[in-house]
Amino acid sequence: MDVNDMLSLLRSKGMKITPQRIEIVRTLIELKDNHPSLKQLYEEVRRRVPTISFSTLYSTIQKLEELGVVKLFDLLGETRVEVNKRPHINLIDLKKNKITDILDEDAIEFLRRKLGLREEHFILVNVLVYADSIDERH
Amino acid sequence: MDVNDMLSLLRSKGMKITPQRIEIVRTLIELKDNHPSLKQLYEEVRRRVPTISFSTLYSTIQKLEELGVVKLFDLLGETRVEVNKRPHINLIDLKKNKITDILDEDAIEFLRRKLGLREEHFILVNVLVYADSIDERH
DNA sequence: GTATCTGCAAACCATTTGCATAGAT
DNA sequence: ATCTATGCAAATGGTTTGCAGATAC
Repeated sequence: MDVNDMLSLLRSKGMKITPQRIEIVRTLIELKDNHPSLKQLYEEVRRRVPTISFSTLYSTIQKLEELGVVKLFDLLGETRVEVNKRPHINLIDLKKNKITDILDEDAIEFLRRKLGLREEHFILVNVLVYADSIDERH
Repeated sequence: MDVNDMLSLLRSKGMKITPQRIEIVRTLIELKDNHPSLKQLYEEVRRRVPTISFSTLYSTIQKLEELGVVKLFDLLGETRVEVNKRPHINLIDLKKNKITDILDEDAIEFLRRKLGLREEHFILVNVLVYADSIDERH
């Protein structure tokens, strides 16, 4: 899903497309970090629209969550924002405070079956690792 | 691990065993909810030691986390406390705000292998489910 | 006796809300 | 013209800290 796709989707859902929202969407899609905190996201968007308020970012993100465009979860007291891709695993290294996406479909399918999850369940698997280091294979 | 085991462990680590701490440990072990929030835990402990302060609970829980006796994670803005059992899966129903323990060893072992986690890594798998309902098999 | 613990109160800080003005359609 | 969005500022609420007196050992 690229920037224009997402803007079209939002427009079709009745959201108004403002300059602020355009930059929020662009930032979400272009940002290298796939799991920014609200604060990180805010700072990055402000680089593009210096006058935007946190309120505006906040209410937009809330809307995006309602529409299922992003998922929100908390890590160490901060809200993390993630553009909604297919189900995957976030490998969360709590020592380094670093998240790595794992796209392995077998693992997800295996878990689905084990956990009795149906197709319509949207899932996000956060694997919290309490250790000094995680294998760098990924 | 029962109450006395845990108290012995704490004593061996240099912690002083106070009446407050005894009841915190007992509550942690006896509570039906395996993943209470700090607030829930506080209210339950207060039922046993009405004069205990939140500060005392808080600092004790911090110590227990440092010693690896409990794990802490956040759900919907609240800190959840979990007595440290073997690696397992928390099936988190975000609609009902309910957590179910999944003890399936195959699933954990499968994930370990898939994710390249070594034996010494302590892991906790939180599966966030964004759906109206989860199969009641568990 | 001494190092640690307790409990009170205040500080902290990310999130959330209220509302008057501005803007998209 | 109307309905929604923006941005300021204040409120909220869970977490965290400072410290004086109390307690475990």
